[in-house]
Amino acid sequence: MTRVLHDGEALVRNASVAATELIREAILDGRLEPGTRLKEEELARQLGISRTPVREALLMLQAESLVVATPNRGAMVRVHEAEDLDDLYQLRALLEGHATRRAATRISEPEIEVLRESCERFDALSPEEDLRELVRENLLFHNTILDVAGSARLATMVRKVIELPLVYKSYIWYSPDQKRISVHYHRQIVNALAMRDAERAELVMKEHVFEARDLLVSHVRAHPLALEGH
Amino acid sequence: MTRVLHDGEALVRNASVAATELIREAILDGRLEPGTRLKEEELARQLGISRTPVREALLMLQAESLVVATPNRGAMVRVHEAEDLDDLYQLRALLEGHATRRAATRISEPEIEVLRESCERFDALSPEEDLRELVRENLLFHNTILDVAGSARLATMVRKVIELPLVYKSYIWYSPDQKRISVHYHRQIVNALAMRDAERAELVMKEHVFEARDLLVSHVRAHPLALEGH
DNA sequence: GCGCTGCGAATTGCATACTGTATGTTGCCG
DNA sequence: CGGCAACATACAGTATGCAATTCGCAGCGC
Repeated sequence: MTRVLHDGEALVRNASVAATELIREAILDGRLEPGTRLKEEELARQLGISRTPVREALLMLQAESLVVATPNRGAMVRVHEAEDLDDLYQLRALLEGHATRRAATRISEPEIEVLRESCERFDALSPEEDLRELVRENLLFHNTILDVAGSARLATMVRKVIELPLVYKSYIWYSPDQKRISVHYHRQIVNALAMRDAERAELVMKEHVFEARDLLVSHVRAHPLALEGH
Repeated sequence: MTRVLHDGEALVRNASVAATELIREAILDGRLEPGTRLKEEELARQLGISRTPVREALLMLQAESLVVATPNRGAMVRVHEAEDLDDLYQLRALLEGHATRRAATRISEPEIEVLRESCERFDALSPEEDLRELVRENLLFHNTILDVAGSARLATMVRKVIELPLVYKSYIWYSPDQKRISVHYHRQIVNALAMRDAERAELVMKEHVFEARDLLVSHVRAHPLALEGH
């Protein structure tokens, strides 16, 4: 039994939310692969807490649909089929496109500047060395737009929808070529926002999302079970 | 302390999900008004179970954003501001419009028939006597379209977004005049779907949702705190 | 009279013990 | 040798007790 969760004094505040965060992280960066069974007692031991907060954490993650559970048989890390992902990205395109459209009519000059700077940093990062940073910077870009869109509900929904596919190895997206393309789209989006061209901002964002989907879906179709844990 | 939940042998299966359903229902039909504090022990007593499954139920409802909780201070039924609701309905219009568009390209003849029948039943109901039935029939109509749209994720999202405002008294929507208008929109939507006119189906659905929003928001603005429990 | 402090009740957070259910295994009978 | 049934085990579901936190209130000093 390999120990995927390091326990300890990370559990300062609230045991259940801390557990939620730790497990979520472990899932998102692949230490807990799709299909892994999540046994309450084992997790509790590893985190140095009792089963109660672990159960609560698993419930939250279930609500986020990062894990699935069947009655009396426990939880496991959710496995996503290609169709699932396709579905998911269509939703994301719809929602994030809409958010971008809203952002275009609300964005301020300083916010535009923030986005431009994000583009520069993104551009400067190297896919080989700074993969994690690349993912982070990308999230920052998208989150900024969500904030500008000014709808809390929309933002949380999109964030949930963005989060899920991060289960999959991020190097899929960021081959040097892909990175260049992403940078390009980010810049085009910022330009459209700067011109307050809502229509076009939405359009480019949607295409950006669709291309991410294409990459991911084709990768999953090519390596269907490379994600299962054996 | 009035007893808003009737306990009993309804709790056959799984205490936590049963509790979730009972509490959700109580919130949705107003037995638990927005702002009510939800004390674990009290709910547990009323449902004849222990605090543990109640806690889990409250967590689920929190994920559905029917209740909000602050650490160490417990949960309460969520209060929605007018802006909140506005926001919510914009999302619903976007999502349900999209679902309707998808439905237009996928719907089969029997499904069209189901929708037409729903319209007839809806038309036949009286707002004064069969308010509950009216709400039910309306949900059936919308849910059918969601099913036809063929995206599980989209469907569950929309259902969550539809559910929330049901907290508010349904008679708002179904004055005799409003009912007539709703019937009209339902019929127009079915017609558009029958003609596989995706554009128009989406359009009408959106307008239908927007009008529901207008009614609700103006009502809430007019009676802002009529919902608080004092 | 006003505010600050400390105590106590109420209630949530967490741990642990017990109960119920599902599944895999063994041994018996056909 | 195969199938079925009783048992054993592992784990999820539930109850309960104790610890920790919050908040109201009283009493005290200023």
